[in-house]
Amino acid sequence: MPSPIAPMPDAAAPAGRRRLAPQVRAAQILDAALAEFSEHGFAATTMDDIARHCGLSKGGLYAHFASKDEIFEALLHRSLAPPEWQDMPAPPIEAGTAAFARWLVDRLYAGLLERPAAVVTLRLLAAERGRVKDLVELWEHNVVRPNMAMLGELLHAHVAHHGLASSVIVREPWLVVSPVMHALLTQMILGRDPSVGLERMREGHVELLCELLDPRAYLAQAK
Amino acid sequence: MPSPIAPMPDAAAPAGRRRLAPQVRAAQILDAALAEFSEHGFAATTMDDIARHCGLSKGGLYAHFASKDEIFEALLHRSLAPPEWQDMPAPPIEAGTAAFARWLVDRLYAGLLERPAAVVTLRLLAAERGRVKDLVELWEHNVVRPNMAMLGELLHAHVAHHGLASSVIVREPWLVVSPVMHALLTQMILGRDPSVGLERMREGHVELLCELLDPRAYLAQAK
Amino acid sequence: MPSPIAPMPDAAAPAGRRRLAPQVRAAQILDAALAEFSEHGFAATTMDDIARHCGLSKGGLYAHFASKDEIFEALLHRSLAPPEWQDMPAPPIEAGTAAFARWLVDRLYAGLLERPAAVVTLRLLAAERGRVKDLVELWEHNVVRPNMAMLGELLHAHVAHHGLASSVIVREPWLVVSPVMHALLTQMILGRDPSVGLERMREGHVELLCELLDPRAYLAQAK
Amino acid sequence: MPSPIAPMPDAAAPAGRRRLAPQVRAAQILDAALAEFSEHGFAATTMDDIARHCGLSKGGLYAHFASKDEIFEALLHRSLAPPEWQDMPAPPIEAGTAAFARWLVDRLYAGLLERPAAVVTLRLLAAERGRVKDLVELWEHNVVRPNMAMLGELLHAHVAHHGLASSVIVREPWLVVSPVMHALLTQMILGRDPSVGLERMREGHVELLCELLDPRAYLAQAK
DNA sequence: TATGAATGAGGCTTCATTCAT
DNA sequence: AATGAATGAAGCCTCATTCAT
Repeated sequence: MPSPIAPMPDAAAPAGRRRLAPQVRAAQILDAALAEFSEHGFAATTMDDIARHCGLSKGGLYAHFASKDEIFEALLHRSLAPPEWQDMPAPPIEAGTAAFARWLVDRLYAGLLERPAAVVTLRLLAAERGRVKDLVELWEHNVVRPNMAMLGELLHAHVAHHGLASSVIVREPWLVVSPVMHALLTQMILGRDPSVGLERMREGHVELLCELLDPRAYLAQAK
Repeated sequence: MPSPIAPMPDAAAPAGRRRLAPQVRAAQILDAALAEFSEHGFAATTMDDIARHCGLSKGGLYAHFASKDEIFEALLHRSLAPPEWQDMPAPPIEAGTAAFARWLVDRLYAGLLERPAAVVTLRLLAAERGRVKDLVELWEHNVVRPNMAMLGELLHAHVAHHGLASSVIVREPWLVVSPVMHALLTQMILGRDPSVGLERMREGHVELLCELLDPRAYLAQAK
Repeated sequence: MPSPIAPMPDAAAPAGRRRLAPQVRAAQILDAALAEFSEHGFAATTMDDIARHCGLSKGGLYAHFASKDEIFEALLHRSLAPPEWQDMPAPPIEAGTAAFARWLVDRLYAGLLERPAAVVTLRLLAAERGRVKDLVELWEHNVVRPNMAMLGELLHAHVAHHGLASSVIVREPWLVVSPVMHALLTQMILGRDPSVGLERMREGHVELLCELLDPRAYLAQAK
Repeated sequence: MPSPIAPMPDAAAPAGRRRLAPQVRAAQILDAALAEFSEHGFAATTMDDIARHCGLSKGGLYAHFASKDEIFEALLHRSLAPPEWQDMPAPPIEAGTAAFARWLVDRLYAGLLERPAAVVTLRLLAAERGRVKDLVELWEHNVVRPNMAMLGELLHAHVAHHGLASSVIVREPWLVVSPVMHALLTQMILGRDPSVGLERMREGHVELLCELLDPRAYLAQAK
């Protein structure tokens, strides 16, 4: 009988061997599935691939998931969980436009481009859209739209607080995200960073926001 | 009992029947393959699906393509052929910034969002990237980059011709394309137009370019 | 309606059912393959034939062999293993020529003609030579030639021990084997014993050797 | 309308091109079929292989043979036609045993080993025995046995004419053929001459016959 | 829980044969 | 006579899933 104190899941076990705690095993399986699905796609990934990837036998998977489809759905449920937009640094509302723009871009990069699972999951969603239409709609409605609305509010607050002219990006905050989406799409298709270079894209992105949020400052400096 | 009148050979047979010219048949097969691949993905599409879709027997496909992979490659070769950036209306260099911006956005939408094959092909590229890495690299190098360079020149010409302040988008013309990429990615994943609506995205995109290319005019109007 | 008495687990199941030890199953498969290949040839034998022959499903074969070709090679490896020339009765070096000749012929018949697998394997080798050239060369070098050399030594020992005139068959021991090869070839092509009859061929073979090894005795007796 | 004088079939046409005389084409097809069948076996040879080998298209074959099986049967009918044992040099009945033995061996080699089609046909017979049992039986009865009987008569005549002791090979003339069968079998399986070398086998064969037909002379010489 | 032999459905590909040209 | 696109029936092999161990 195990101690009432949960035994530490021992996340750093040398290699997943026999009889791990079910949650640990399940997580390992999902990790393996994400890697394999994103490498070969859902249909071209075999249960053996996944099993081998996490040091299990084919049959062993069925002790944790009832089918390949179930693995896929569990995987997306985990990957599409709303990001922790909360535990990010507070928006520097007092700071200048440049700092605000950089903060915004940093948030977007941290949440979308610097998490490898993000590109991989997006590729999966694109490839297997037919298989998970409902889940995607749910995600769009519960995660994507609220985040976009929140972004709009942030922009509005900044503009109002600093008495700036209201740019189109305040009404259409998705425009703020577009450059990151562009980078994501490129990575999805090229499988590598865009030729321009992520760092340069990031700087361009910041500059873009500055020009849009405070064109007067930009014109003054450009003189 | 057949009519004594010999039945007319039925010159207008309902569908392409036996013994079409090879190029015609091959094109039909690629059309069918594009439709099926984009609906189910490469691995989940069967040769039977493709054959049925173009009114051929499964084995008949092999008179034109040696394998499913070969169909896939031929399909991408055809889909990734450089677009006819040439036969588009000439850029209205004399016109104002608004007309120029609209012209740009129209071009991008016509070339990328309003051709159904474009979204479908991009989704295929993302899903089956591993299968066609080389082809994708070639396309990026021979088609994507030159187009981006050309876009940069157009922007530079406009700014120079009208004596405008040089925005970041002149140096980083990919920023001009980002909103379209954003829409593309959304379509790839949602399988439908973004919630915002394509028309509104288009207008926002035009406004964005106007603000960036001629901030003075924007500020004057916003006053 | 099942008997209330639990049906005995039927320890003597009619045929090897589920989950045999891999080596046992593999041997069964090779047995089945030998029978089927020799009946129809390699190309005309289907995996279903083999599977049915050993009470397995088609797919089950692939748990033990990766392909039809691999079954074929494993089969030949097993069939071409060097025979146990060792555990045969010792050569009667003291006995007379007649006994020696009969002993030789018995050995050859036992090793080549009275093992059904031998004819079958030879026919396979002839039919599918292109598929297994290397294996055949190895076999010729490692099995056939050493045996022929050993045969030469036996003949030499007999002749020397009994002070007989040295026949050409001492220098060319393959001549001793020729009648058996003749019978083998006939069986390979006719699929049955030669018209002359194996028993008569055997006796003729013994007589031939006697005439050659001890012509003096033969002449004396023939007088 | 062709001249009543048969146009010379032009056996040395550069390459079988369109519209040859049917018999010429048919012969070409059989030649091609023999080569391909013997290289890959019946089942593994495709109609395309045969067609390509004789410069025809797949469909073209069907203008001359109704099916693959029909080609196979026509091929064997041609290959198993009785050899021209007649037009060989007359047996040197007056000559000595050595000359007679050499003559015999020469006949056997000329008829069986030095005709490449012979080995090839035998291999086909062994491989596809099930397909042509009846034909093989007919051949054995009408060609093989009569030849063996004739061989027996030749041996008897020689022995009687020279007053030699009657060896077992007079009663069992198939023993005379065995060394050649041995060589044939080796070639069928190795696809090349035996390691011993055909020339040496031939000389051994001659010596063997001399020892058997005239042991007295052999003993005298060996003294 | 875990293993891996076994199943059975289904996919890709081949190929003898047909037939419009 | 000849061509080659087309058909349709197999055949090899894969793989999700089951189950005895």
